[in-house]
Amino acid sequence: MDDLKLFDAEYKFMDIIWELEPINSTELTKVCRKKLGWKKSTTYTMIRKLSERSILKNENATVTALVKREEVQKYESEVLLEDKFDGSLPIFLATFLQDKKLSKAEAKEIQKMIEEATK
Amino acid sequence: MDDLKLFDAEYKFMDIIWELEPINSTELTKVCRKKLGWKKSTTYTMIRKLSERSILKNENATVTALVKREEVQKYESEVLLEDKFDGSLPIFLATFLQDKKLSKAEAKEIQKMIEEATK
DNA sequence: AGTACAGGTTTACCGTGATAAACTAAAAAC
DNA sequence: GTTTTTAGTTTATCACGGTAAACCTGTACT
Repeated sequence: MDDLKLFDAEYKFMDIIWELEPINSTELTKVCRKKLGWKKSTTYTMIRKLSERSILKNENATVTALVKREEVQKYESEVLLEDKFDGSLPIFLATFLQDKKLSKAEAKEIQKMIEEATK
Repeated sequence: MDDLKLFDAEYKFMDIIWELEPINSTELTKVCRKKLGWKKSTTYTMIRKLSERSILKNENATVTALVKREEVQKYESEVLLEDKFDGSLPIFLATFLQDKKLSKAEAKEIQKMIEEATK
C-alpha cells in the first residue's frame, strides 16, 4: 500500500499476475519461465519480496494481486509529472505533444476528459 | 543522443547543469557539494560518465550540456506512456485525471494544445 | 624553493536489484 | 513403498548505480 514504486523486473512480473490472477504459484513459475526466462526460484523470490510489501499475496498456492494495475500506473505518472514537470499537466503535454499528431478520435476523447475534470 | 535514460542521481546533476551552464568544473564541484552533498571526485566521476555518453561535454574546464532538458523530459514521457499505457495518451489521461480537478485556465490551455496537435 | 590550489584520473567500496543453485517437506502418482 | 511432483525457503552470486579516497600534474602565489 505504502510504496507503489515497482522496479522494472517487478513490473513485468506484476503484469503477468494482473493478466492471469488468481493463479496457482506453480503455474506462475511456468509462465515466468516462458515469458521472462526465469528459473522457479526467481519467481518464488519475487513472490516473497512483493508479498512482504503487500503488493500481492500467496495463499494456498494461489497468487493474487493486492494493488491494481491502475493504482501503480497512476502513482508512476504522478511521480514523473512531479519530478520532471513541476507537477504541471500542461507543461507535460506541451513537451509530450511536440512533433506529434493526434487523430480526431483521440482529440475528441481527450477534450471530453478535460472538460469533465474541470471544476 | 543515443541513450537519454538518466538515472536519478544523473538527472539531479543535469538539473544543476541545465540551470547554470556553461559552468566551470571546479565551480560545479562546489555547487554539487552544497546542493547534493557530493565530494569533488563524485562530481568528476559524473562528468566523465555523462560525457562518455555525450550527454554533456567538459572542455577547458567548462561544462556544457549536449542534450536539452526538454529532450530528456520528452524521452521519459514517451517511455512511460509506451511501457505503462500502451503508448496511448487517452489511456494515460484517463488514469492520471482520476480524482483530479483542473482549473479553468489549465483546461483552456490544454484544449488549445490538443487542437493544435490534431491533424 | 616551497606551498596552495585548480583540474582532473585511477581505483575501489558499498548497497541493492536481479537472478538462481541447492535444499527441504509434504502430497500425489506409480 | 518408492519415485515424482508440488510448493516452497535459505543462501548466494553478479551487475551496476552511487559515492568517494587517494593520487597526480600543472600553474600561481609567497
